[in-house]
Amino acid sequence: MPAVSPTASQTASQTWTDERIELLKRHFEAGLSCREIAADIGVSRNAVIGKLSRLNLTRGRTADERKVHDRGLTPARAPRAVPRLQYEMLATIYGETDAPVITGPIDEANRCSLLELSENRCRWPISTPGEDDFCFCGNAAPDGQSYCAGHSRLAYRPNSRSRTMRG
DNA sequence: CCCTGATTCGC
DNA sequence: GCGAATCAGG
Repeated sequence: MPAVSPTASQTASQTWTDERIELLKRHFEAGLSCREIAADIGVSRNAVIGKLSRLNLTRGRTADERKVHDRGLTPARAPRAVPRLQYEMLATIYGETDAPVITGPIDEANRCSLLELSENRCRWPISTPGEDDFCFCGNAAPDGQSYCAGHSRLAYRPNSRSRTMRG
């Protein structure tokens, strides 16, 4: 059909669209960390924080009294590999060399209510408990896992710090 | 040591 | 305006 996007002002190149921002605010208000939000949406952590600051949604410490005025630091800075995104994590754990891209960000089309949850459904909470929009991820979760591949990485510590595994 | 939050600068 | 880089704190 030739009839496509009547309001096609911008293509899919738009990073922060209304849906994206809504998700951002939703997760932010839900109490999720910037890293969680970033991985869920599919952007970097800084991008989320930057957008939040732009929207003035920074919680807690806002433009209080920062002393980071001087930015003339030393050039001896090793190029640390920025935070690993969901895609990288999944690719790493699954070792998928043929398919570097899993399925993009976490699917929200499978979200379901608590009653719809099954043994093999992701139980990642969406929105805030009590809200009429409250639901769960509902994606396919591996055996014994309470979350899908993407959320599982978020639910559990991204790093094996094994703090409790001592002794 | 690592991670998270917020600010500032460059594009 | 968005994103990376940087700094500060826990």
